[in-house]
Amino acid sequence: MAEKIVSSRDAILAAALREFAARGFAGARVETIARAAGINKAMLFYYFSSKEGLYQAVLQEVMAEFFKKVQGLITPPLTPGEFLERFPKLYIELCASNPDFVRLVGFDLIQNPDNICSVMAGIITRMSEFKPHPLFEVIRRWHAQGQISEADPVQFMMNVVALSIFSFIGRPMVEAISGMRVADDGDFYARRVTSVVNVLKRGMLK
Amino acid sequence: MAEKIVSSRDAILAAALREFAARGFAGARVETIARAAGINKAMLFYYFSSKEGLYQAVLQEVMAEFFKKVQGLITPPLTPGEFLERFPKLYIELCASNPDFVRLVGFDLIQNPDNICSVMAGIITRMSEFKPHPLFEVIRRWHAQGQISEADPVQFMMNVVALSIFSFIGRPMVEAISGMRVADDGDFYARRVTSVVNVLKRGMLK
Amino acid sequence: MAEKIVSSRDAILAAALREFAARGFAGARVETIARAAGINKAMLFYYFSSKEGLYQAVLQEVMAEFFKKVQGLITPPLTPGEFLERFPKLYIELCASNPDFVRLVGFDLIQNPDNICSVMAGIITRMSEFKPHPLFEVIRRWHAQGQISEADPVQFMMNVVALSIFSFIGRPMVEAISGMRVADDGDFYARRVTSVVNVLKRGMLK
Amino acid sequence: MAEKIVSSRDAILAAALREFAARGFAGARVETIARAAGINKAMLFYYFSSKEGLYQAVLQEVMAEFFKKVQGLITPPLTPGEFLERFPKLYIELCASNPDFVRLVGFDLIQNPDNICSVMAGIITRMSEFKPHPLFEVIRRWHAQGQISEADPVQFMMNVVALSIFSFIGRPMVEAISGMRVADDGDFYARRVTSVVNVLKRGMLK
DNA sequence: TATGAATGAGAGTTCATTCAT
DNA sequence: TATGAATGAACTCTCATTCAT
Repeated sequence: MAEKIVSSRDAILAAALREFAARGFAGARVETIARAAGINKAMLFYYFSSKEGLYQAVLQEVMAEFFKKVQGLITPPLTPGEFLERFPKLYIELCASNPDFVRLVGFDLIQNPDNICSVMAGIITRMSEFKPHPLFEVIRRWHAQGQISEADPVQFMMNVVALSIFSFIGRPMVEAISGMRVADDGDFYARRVTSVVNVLKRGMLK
Repeated sequence: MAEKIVSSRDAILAAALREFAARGFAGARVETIARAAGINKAMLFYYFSSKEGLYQAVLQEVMAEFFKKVQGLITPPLTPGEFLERFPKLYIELCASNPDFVRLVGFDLIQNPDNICSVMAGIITRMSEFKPHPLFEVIRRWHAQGQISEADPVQFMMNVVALSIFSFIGRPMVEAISGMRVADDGDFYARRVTSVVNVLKRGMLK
Repeated sequence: MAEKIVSSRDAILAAALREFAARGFAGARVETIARAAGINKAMLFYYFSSKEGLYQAVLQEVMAEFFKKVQGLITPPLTPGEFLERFPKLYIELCASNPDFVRLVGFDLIQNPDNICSVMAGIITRMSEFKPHPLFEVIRRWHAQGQISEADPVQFMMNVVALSIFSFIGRPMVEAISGMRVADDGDFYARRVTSVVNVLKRGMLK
Repeated sequence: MAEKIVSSRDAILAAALREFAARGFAGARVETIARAAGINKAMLFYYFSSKEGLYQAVLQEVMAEFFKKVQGLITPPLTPGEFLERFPKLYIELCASNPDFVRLVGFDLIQNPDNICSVMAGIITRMSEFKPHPLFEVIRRWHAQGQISEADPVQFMMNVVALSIFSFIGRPMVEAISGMRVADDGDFYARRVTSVVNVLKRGMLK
């Protein structure tokens, strides 16, 4: 029919992402996913064979899409200054527009880091353009050339990612401490980008 | 009895923290908690009346203890330089020695931020010495006096907390990207403290 | 098509026999049968309209073939000695080369004897040459003429069939009791025939 | 309460035997067993942890009881004549009064002989008085002393057991062939014992 | 304060069967 | 004659919670 744009399979994946992101793996209900996808519960098992299988499929899909978006960033030769400007911006905007992605990955990161690690590793291996080592090599070179102060690429990236991602998970915490509500609108994220870029550039560039 | 060092109640709380931290609220099993605490499942309901009640009790206890440890930091008059040195150190060390705490709070932050917010707010209100506003007032003053570059105390704290906490949740992610395993031993956390303090001081102090 | 040697229908029947014999009616899976037959599940219903229908078709086919093979035995005028020699031999050899048949019938015999009875009765009625009564009449005559000691033809046949068929179902039991494995090869069945024929002739002939 | 004679556990076992014997493992319904036992479905899993576990427990119990009853037979020093008289009688009477036992074991014998074998072997090992080898040793001695004609104790026992047990499983088959209904009452079994003992003694004693 | 037994509601999963093509 | 997708009913199993003692 004309109004059925997406396949059942895709509808299930979309509904599952929402449910898993909202309640975690254990808290998610297969029944709820099926209803939200507008299909019979059994179809879900027909396509994904188990709740766990569906979960992994969602994770896979969502991570692959994410990496596809991030990969362009690192390909061209960059100065560390450019990198520290573009990465947080992209990262924060990506997360801001995909809250379900952030939550899903957050859950998994806490609960079974090994799993998400291997999923990511798998995706990275499959993306020939995005080899992990190049990036870390580049960072090392930056340091060797005296462009950045941090010698260890792992610490370097941790600083970058931490500042970029924290707003999405830790915001409530800072809200509680400060006693003030912070709207998670575009405005907030714009200010967040500014602050992060500023700290990173002043803090890590030589 | 004399040979029973911890009360059943405390044993339950301890076991519950482990279980909730490991599997989240929905994934945790009351049965497992009871067995780990060495008591009968019914006792758990006798003391805490429901799984939810037990969960809140654990959260309460664990957060209160955490804040008690953090509060000392801010009481004395500090320079921003001192603050940016001491806070990440304490924070990272605290988290490193209480992984269950980090995971529990992480879960809750993702799943129902409102809940953990109100728990934290409650604790803070009860701790007369640790009023949130003082800290934020202090930060504002630091900026007014030209000591730090970040005008917004929320952004300021987000930067601090983000860099401090990320190692615990995001580490696997950076591992996957970099393709290198990072041991989470004392050594690693020492290096992490150094890097974070360095970035924060260079990035935010004027 | 030319390359398709067996019709779908026959492929289904063959696969179904294997599956029903291996797992019984309730344990058999329509899906498994279809896959084994190399056809789509829906085809199975197209041909046999239900799992039950397929089961009955298999039973029918398999029993009909069996009786066809047995019937020759009784047609010619026989002495009881000849009968007691030939019947067990044929029976045991038939069962040894059709293990699925034995299991299928065994299941049905235990679970709904009425069903298999009526199937057999139906087949027998349709085979004009193999009227049951003749055989029983013959046995009665043997007794009347003082050739066999057993007066009741039912008991007579029970003894014959029991000794012939038991090896196939009860063998594991005797193995367990005796603690020794008995290979179910041609050799074993040859020895079994000898023993059975011996017992029957000595035990029932006058 | 006074009217509750049996424990839930025993009630479940009894109901399960009936259901498994009637429909086989795959056809049996946990729900049905629970209802018949007058307990909640969940209790069944509380005691036996799975349908499979319950099945094995039933098998175990039923087989152990059976062997307990049979074991007395072989302990005293017997002549083969005595053995061939008493064993079929006991065996047939036992089976006649425990039809569920026969069906259950029959199913298992057909479906997974290995399982029932190991169950039986386990029971036999646990019954120090009933070592399998003694019986087979005795049979061998009988032959050595010229008392029986069958040299192979396995064949000997197969003949004995086959004739004893067949009435219970194969009766419908003979009924179908003969076209006559055979009542499975005490009378029938008495006649069956007579016939079997007669065949065995004439057929195997020297 | 403590326990083993019990329960109801629902969870994930399976399966024979049907529909649209 | 053939198929992939779809379905509803039922199935095994789980789990928070309560009861009797």
